[in-house]
Amino acid sequence: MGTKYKGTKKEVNALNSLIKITRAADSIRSRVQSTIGTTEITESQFYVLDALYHASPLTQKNIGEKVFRSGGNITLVIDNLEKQGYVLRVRGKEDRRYFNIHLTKAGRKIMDRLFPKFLKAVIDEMNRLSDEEHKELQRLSKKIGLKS
Amino acid sequence: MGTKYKGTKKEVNALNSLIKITRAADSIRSRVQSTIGTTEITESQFYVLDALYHASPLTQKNIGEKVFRSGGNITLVIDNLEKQGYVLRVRGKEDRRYFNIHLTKAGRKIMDRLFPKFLKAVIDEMNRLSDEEHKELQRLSKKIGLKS
DNA sequence: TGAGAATAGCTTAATATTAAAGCTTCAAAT
DNA sequence: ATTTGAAGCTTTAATATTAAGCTATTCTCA
Repeated sequence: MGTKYKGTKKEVNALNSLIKITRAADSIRSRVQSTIGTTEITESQFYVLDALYHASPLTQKNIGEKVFRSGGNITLVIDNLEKQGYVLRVRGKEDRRYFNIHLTKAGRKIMDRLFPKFLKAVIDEMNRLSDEEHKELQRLSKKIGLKS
Repeated sequence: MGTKYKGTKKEVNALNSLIKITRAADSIRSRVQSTIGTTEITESQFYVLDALYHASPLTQKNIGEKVFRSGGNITLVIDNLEKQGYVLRVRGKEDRRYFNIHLTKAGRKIMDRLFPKFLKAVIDEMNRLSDEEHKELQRLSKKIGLKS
């Protein structure tokens, strides 16, 4: 693993750090996903339901900000979740531009089943780090993640 | 930023580290992409060309392993790159199951133009870390990225 | 040598993803 | 009150992405 690019230390460090953090995030996500091991909902749908599971209702705009996806994408994912009966669109009373997206009973039920699996899988993946290492990883992630 | 989940320190640490590393990787990728600012090729296409730029030819399987994408996906991305004239499929002489994917002159030319932009953008993003911090970030990424 | 397993790549069906353009609703300003 | 602009959501067109099943080729080994 790591870039084959031959350059200065600064260049090689930048490329390697980016590659490694990207691959770490990708491989954990993929292993967590396969541990949950369900074909009932997709990964995108899970993360939207997860947002609603911890705070419902939310507007589609809210959800998009939480899961870092475009508005058009959220429209589609909510469409698919609504078809399956996991969420409900309720038009805002005060401001009719909004939809308030509510988790239905079925939505809560599937998350009651899937979230503990998800949490366990994440812990199993991240348990390799000590408290100190978690703190440092979060600090470094924040440092590079911030807008210039 | 960070999870709203109320749990043990272990649980909160695991979720927060995963969220933060994922968002850091996502936001850097997205800022780098917008800095390159081209509509000539997509991000996926760029990463495939990048692999070939530093080692050509490669088989589709090789490329898939480098960019962590499925075989079916590589087939499509190579199709689109081939249509644009940036790569060429050459059937293997010894083993006719393979395609050797070659970067064309046009492919090399566009990467000669885009790669320096990409490199500069990545350095600008990652420059915030000291050499020590790079080393630590890479160590931690590797630690959590490894298969159990 | 011939059958069966393994490997590389392709196809299909479904969802995801974005940017850009469009629609509706609300707010602000004159 | 009317216009103007902004905000939230939808639609469209294009590419991406995966899993699963498919074909062609090569390898294994009895």
